[in-house]
This record gives sequence, C-alpha cells and structure tokens, in this order.
Amino acid sequence: MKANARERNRMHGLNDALESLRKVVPCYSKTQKLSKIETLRLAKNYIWALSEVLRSGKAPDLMSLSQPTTNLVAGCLQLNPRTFLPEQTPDMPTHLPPAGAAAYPGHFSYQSPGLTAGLPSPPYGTMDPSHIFHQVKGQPYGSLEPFFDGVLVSDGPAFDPPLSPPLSINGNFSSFKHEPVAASDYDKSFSFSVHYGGGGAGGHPSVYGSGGPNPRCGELQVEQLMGFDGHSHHERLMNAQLNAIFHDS
DNA sequence: TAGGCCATCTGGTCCT
DNA sequence: AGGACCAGATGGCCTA
Repeated sequence: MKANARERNRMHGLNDALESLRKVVPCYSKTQKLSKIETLRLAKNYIWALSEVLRSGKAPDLMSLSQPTTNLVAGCLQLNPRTFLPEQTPDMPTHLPPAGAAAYPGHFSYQSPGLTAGLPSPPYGTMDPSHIFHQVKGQPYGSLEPFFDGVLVSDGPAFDPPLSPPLSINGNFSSFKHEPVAASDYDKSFSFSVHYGGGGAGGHPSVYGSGGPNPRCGELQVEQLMGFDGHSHHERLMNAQLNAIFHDS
C-alpha cells in the first residue's frame, strides 16, 4: 500500500507537469485536453519551431518543413495557396504543393508510404499568437542566448524521425470556409483559432484519428475572431504556418 | 463492439 | 533497506 501510494503520487506529479506543459504549448484548451502523447509531440515541435525562429530570425519557411508537415499546413488550413503565400500566383506554385503532391491547382493529396492515417493530432485548442510573437519578438535575444547557445547549431530541421505513423493528408485548397464556431467551446481570450477534425474516441481526439468529418470539428478552419484583425496579413500567414508546424508529429 | 486514452496496481531494477 | 523509476497488466470510460 505504501509503495502504491508513492507510485500514485509520482504519477500525479508527472501528470501535473504534463498539465503545466499543456498550458504553454499553443493548443491549450480548457474544454478539450490534449492527450499526453499529443502534448509531448506538440511541445517538441513547438520548441523546434521557436528555435527556428530564433535561429533564422524569421518564421519557418514551408520549404524547410517535412513533406507531411507541408501537406498538413496546406491540407489542414484548407487555404488557397494565394492566401497562404501571397507572392505567388496560382499558376506557378513555388512552395505548394510539395514534391510528391498530385494534382494542382485546386486539390492535391499526398499519400505517404505505409500506413494511412489522418490528421496527427486534432485538438480543438486554440493558439494565441502572443505565445510566439510576443514572447519571441518581445524577448531580447540576449536573454535567450545563454539558453540556446550551443544548441542551435544545426541548419536542418530538427525534427526527430517520425515517431508517429506517416501522415496522409488530403487538402482541398479551393474550399476556404468561414464558419461560425460556438464561442462557448473556446477560450474567448484567444484571438486566433485553428482546429481540425479527427477520429478516435475516449472523450478527446485521437492521435491517429481518421480525420473524418465531425459535427464540431470536421475540418480545420482559420477563423477571424476578436483581435485577429489587428494583425497584418503577413503576420497572420506566419501564425498560420507556425500553427501548422506545431501540429506536425 | 472495437479502439484510444487513462489511472492504478504490481513486480523488477537501479541508486543512495 | 528504502525510494525512485520503469514497464506490463488490467479495468473503466468514452466515442464511432
């Protein structure tokens, strides 16, 4: 019994730490908790993305992303590339779709070898750009350098080999939708919200969900909520890119 | 009913 | 010896 109690407390401490982590990754939602594995993956990618921002001084370029990530960015956001990448014309895509993508424009799909899986992690959470831009932009680099010094030496993406099943993302660029979302489902303090569907069960989205339509979250939407208008177009694009990155696995 | 996620129990191993 | 850590087993809860 004593050993059990210790083990319980130990696991509670672990869960408390995980909960703290949930609150600082850009998908925190009070109503829809990220699973443990999703939290860890998201945190890993969050750190990587922020490191990229610090290293390069700009938002991560889609070209530097893995193919699944790039597909995820496009597929999940369901954005027209013109919206996503304002400088390019729809006739001559330079960033999207990535190599391996099928048809363009209008629609592409990337079928990764092996397993067929849906969106990697479909939390209903939201992302506050301040998580990234206020803390990174506003943070004097000097105070961060001691922490990152000697760490950010690699030029390549710092992603680990995929621990999760390969992604299979189907993106339809032509359907950019604005649909109202029940405000009660989300923390109103967030100004930027991206959420996407997924399968799974157990009261929360599945890590390897099928991505099937769902009354609440059948598709990822980029929405204009309060405060969103205050951001420049470019900044919104950066937010969208980063947000997508954080969901890669 | 199957599958995902979770909490808990439990035995083993390692460390102090 | 006692505590920390780990991993396997088990059962509950929930949703498709």
